[in-house]
Amino acid sequence: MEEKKIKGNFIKTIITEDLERGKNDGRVITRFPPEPNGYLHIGHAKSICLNFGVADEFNGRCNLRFDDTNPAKEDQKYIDSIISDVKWLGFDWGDKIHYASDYFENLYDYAVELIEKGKAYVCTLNADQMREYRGTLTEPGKESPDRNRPIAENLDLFKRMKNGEFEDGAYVLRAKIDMASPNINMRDPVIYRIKKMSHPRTKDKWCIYPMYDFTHGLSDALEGVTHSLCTLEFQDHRPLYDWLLDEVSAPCHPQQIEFARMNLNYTVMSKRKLQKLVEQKFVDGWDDPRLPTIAGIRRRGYTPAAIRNFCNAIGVGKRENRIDVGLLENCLRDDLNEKAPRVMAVINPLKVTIANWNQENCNSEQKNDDKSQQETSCGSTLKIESLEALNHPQKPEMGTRQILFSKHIYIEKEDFMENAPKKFFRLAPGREVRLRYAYFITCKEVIKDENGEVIELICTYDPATRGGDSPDGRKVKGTLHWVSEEGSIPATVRLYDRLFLNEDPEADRDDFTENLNPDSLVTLKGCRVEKSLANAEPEKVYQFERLGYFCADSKESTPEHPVFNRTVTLRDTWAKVNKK
RNA sequence: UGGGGCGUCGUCAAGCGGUAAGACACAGGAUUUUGAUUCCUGCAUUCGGAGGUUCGAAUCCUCCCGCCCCAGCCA
Repeated sequence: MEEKKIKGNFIKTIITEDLERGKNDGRVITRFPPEPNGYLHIGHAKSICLNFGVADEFNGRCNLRFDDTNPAKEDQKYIDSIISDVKWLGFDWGDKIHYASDYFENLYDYAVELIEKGKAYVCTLNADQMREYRGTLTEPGKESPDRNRPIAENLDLFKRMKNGEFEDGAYVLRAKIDMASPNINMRDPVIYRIKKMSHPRTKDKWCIYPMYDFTHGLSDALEGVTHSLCTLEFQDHRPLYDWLLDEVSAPCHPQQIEFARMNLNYTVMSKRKLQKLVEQKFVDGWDDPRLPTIAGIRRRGYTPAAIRNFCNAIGVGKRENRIDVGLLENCLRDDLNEKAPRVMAVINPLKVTIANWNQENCNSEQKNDDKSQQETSCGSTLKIESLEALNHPQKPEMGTRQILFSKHIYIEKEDFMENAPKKFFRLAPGREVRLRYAYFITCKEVIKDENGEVIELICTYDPATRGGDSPDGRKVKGTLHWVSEEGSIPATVRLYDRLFLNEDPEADRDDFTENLNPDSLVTLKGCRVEKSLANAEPEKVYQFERLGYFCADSKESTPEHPVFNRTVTLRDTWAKVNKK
């Protein structure tokens, strides 16, 4: 992969030390273990990049494993979308996708083993009673009346739970640890519950399902995982993770290491909040380009490489953090600046008529220019000239393309100002600017409508500046992008901005949706884009020169009605200076 | 007020007893047919606070302060 080496972090330090001590015979196996109950977001990308990245760097392996132990919440559609997202990010998990449900049989056997050792028992306490017996943060819990049920009875009951003899909630299997533990996770945690429910993969085979704590560590062990990386909130579960692995005849004892999850400013990351935005239609589905979901940022035009570089740039630690989206955008621009072909588009068109562009020019210019001779149409009406433009000024190998110039063109409304300050390097009455790859033009006349709004500019061009260079060495401060009537097609452009007004969407309000940015999506209908963009491939990002990076929308763009999403703007120091 | 974590530049983050990396942001300047890119330059005498150990501490010890997580038959 093209990105730089992953920089040092505490996890790599641990692994390096393990390797030096000869632990795990030099193997490094990690896993990415999503529960298929939602869509992946950029926070997951951090975990994915970490797990796959570390495995890759130490010549190990990373398993993609679905933690599918709760059929009440899980669904095949999530499995499918997660697979597609991880693949899109560019990671490879070999030939096998793992599922915790593949281990249900082994897990059941481990549970029986625990019961036989007197380390687990079937409990009849219901949920409310269980809560009561658990105690509080400061007081120890009470032992369940079933805690000392004879082993044989536990074995029998557990088997009957499995056989479907009892209703949901009638019994649970609990590990027998310590009801007085200061760590609540060790107060005889439930490890199996009855759920008479069909599972996306095992269908109706099981009516008891193992809990996360019981499943996770043992699945890790079954896969030979050496380093089990998870987020901070599982730190309190580690003693249970270790206890289980020690009490049961597991093939190995993986090491759980916790790291801080990523938070991004101006957005939300929790499943619950994302779901609210989607369900209450604040956004248009899980792949809305404003969302931090993988599907969303992909549709927005983000590239896998940009996300990988970003995940590498933010590092891995154990502190709470809120990363500046600016860093993400910067990683994106870095990647896009390299790869995106340049093109011209005018999103707020202002008509410009070139007064001295006429039939006569046609004859005089044709003599000494092959291209214009071939492609110029000197029909009965007006001349259309074809000019050469670079697809990437810094990368000649990306080639050139022809763009059409004619009497009627469009420039950006923003690029004209009637009473312009000296620092405004663009068009104003009497001022001369360069039209990129075309000619120098001078503004001669401003036409307004009845409301006083500028609707058209009459300019003259200098034929000697063809291509944008002036033979007399005359300088011009501004270069504008443009598009001609004949060389462009209409398009819709959607301008996306941050979803929230506050860095922390939670701030100041009871309901985070009150902090939503009302201008997070601005749809522009009357835009004009270079003709070549009619068949732009969805998700392929172009730089619209001087505006930003854009890609055709994968869902709504058609050759008849192109729709472009703004991926990210260009850095704009003028806008910044102008604001001051 | 039980337990588990965390506190180094505006935001991330290296550092692991030898005298504060890097990235983004920010501020200047150069080049530029994108006010883009690129390129220079600057940006923590100080590591949550106070003591202590040491020739020497962000790194070791003590106390204090602040923030996060845990009482699902969720993961």
